[in-house]
Amino acid sequence: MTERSITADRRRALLDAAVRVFARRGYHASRVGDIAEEAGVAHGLLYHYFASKEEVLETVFRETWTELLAAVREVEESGAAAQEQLRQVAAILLRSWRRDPDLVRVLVREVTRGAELGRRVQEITDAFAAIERIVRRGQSEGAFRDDVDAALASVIFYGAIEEILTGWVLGILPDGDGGVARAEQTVVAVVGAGLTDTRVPTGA
Amino acid sequence: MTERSITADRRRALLDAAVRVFARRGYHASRVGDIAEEAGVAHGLLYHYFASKEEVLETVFRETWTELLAAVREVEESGAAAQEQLRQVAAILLRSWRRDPDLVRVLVREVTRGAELGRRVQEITDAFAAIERIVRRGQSEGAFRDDVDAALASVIFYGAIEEILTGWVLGILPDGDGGVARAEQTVVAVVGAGLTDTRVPTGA
Amino acid sequence: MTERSITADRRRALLDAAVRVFARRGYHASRVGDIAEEAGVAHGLLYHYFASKEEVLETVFRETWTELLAAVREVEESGAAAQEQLRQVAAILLRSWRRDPDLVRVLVREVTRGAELGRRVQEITDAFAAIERIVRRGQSEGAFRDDVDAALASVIFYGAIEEILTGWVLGILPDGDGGVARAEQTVVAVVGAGLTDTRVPTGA
Amino acid sequence: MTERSITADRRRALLDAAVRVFARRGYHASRVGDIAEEAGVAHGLLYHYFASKEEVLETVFRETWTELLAAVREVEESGAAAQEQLRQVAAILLRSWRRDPDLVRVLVREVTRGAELGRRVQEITDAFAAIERIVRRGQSEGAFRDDVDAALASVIFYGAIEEILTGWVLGILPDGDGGVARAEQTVVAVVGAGLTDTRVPTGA
DNA sequence: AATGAATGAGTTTTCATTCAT
DNA sequence: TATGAATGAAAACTCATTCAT
Repeated sequence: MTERSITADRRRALLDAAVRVFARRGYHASRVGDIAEEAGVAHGLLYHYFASKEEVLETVFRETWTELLAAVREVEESGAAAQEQLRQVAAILLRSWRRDPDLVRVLVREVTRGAELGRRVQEITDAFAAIERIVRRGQSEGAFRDDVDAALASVIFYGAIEEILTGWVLGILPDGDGGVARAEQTVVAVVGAGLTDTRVPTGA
Repeated sequence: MTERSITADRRRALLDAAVRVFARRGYHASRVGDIAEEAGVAHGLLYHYFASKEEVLETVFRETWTELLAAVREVEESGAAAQEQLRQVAAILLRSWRRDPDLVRVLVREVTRGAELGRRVQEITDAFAAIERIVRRGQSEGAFRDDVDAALASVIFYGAIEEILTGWVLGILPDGDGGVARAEQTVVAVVGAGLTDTRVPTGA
Repeated sequence: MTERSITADRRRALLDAAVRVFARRGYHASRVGDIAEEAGVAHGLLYHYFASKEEVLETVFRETWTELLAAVREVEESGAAAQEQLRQVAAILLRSWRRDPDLVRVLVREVTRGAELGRRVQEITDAFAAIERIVRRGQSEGAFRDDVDAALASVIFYGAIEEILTGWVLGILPDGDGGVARAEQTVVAVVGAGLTDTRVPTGA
Repeated sequence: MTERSITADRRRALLDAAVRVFARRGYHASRVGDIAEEAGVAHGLLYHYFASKEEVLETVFRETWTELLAAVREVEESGAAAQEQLRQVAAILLRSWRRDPDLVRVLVREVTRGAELGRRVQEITDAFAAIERIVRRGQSEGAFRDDVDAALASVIFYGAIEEILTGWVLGILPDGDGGVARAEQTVVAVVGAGLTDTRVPTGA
């Protein structure tokens, strides 16, 4: 058990160190040696746990995304109103900034917008799909206007959130407690309201 | 003059080649030699026109954004309604996809690097500011609700557009003529409507 | 005793595994881990029995040559005619191919590494010396012409045999039962006859 | 022309340096940097002329064998008696030792690798074939006994020569002028005589 | 302007060997 | 004995950049 947890520790230490180093210098400028040094181990050890520097980044991405997706799915199955579900999804994504800024820094800078994308499309697509399903349900329940394409709407919603995260990463948007809360409200207010079917009261 | 235009041609050829090569392999994986080969010149020549490979990318960014910015400014000064101006800005940005997919590919994939360059590409920041001004004017004119932060709203608006472009780059969103037109309408419909002050009719 | 034989087994297993692995990938491309895996033990264990990877190869060489040399010496002391002794030496060396192709593969492919070390030269020199003594005896007994240098003759004889083995290793010479038998006959026929003093019948 | 010859010089300098370095430390122990240093150039330059360290060795092999092969072919077409042709082939191969000991050192020590390269260095195989043809012609003309396999005979002949070269490389065979001359005579005396059809006079 | 030979800093990765358990 | 996590030396190779021509 001790051995196993030491192993787990090392791997975890390497992953955490990688996030910090990637956040600080960017993936490409980060050397494997930097990660190892940050983790306090010899660089060779990294290759015990990961096949390459690339795989380290991929692992960070996959593990994080898996978690986020699980949370989003939970929201999806919560039975709440579509509008409320979108709010919760926004909260999950936006609050991750305060929880682990370095991780968001890496995600935003290297993964989502990163050049080596391509393969990771699947995970992103999954997130879009979940949001899309929420939108679609909102439409079928009459809460959302059905004259907008749900797929496009989910892309817009997600893009808005990602750009806010990017704003925080770049330091061009206030990210204090109030800033995060306001961002959350604003995304829902703007995109949510934009999706809301307002023709009903007028048509009545 | 002939010489000057030959010079201009070479520079332009290198820049165009760089866009194609960056689009194909990404900035980091692209070698200076690849760009030169694509342009049909010796790689040493690249250093007559640019100080470094990095400067080539920076130039692509700057030139593109300068152009986009000019177009956005024109819209801003057109005197049209804020809502209509946003529609036009969305049109400018989204239609660039059909005009030059490789360029958009590079812009979208390497934004992070553009971010690294930070304000070196002042033009990007300027474009943001222009959008924000439009939103702000819309608010002061009573067309847009003023309970949302204009800076946040512009980030949301821009993020929505960028994510749609990303969707096209990744091939997960339809990008035919119809696709582009619908994307344009949808962004304005959702974000525009979301920004619209709907309390007026109710309040009346 | 049980422990001792288990030890012997492990050591032997490692040695045998090394021969297979070296034969497959060559000494340099073979990793210590490959050998251990082939032997079914942890790679650390190899260092209980051998000081280094190099020593493993050396041991394979030494053990094999010790055995071959003993066989050659036995022939040497058999009292048979020189010509017949050469035939038997050829048989010993050539038949080793069918007995253990992997071993011959390693011996043939890595001999030159012996040169790098210089130490292994001794064993080869010993083999040459034995053959040389047989030739010399043949000469003094009048069976072999004495106008050829015995040392050179032994090198020629051995070189012929080694090249045949090489031919089999490379797959450019037939190595079925018949092939081996024919090779044996041919070496003796050619080199043996070449050494034979044919002046006697003419001189008579 | 100047440029071309400078280029040629650099390439040649690298190749010559490689032979010296490989001869001194062996292929594997030689670092690319050693070769470059020996040639007096930066190591990066080696990669302008060769794709890899391996290709350098391959080139040494190929160029040498191309030359040797040409010489052997000339002998083959000389019209001389088969026996005499073998003598000349032996002379060509054995005299290369005095001409360029380092080159022979490399050729002999790294044969294995040459073998690994297998048919990539087609020239080696071709040289073998040439010897075989000489033997076969000797047989059809009645000069050589036809009860030995020509392919085997050529292997034996070549093996004898290679082992003599090895003897010189290892320093266990005298390699003065006299040594080389005697080696030449002895190979022909032994293998040549061994191939000679001596049954004719008896059969008469 | 144009070329491409030449440079050399820089980095990932491999893998033999060690050693705590 | 036996394991395999941990170490770190070592080296090939890349490629942006320079510069003589």
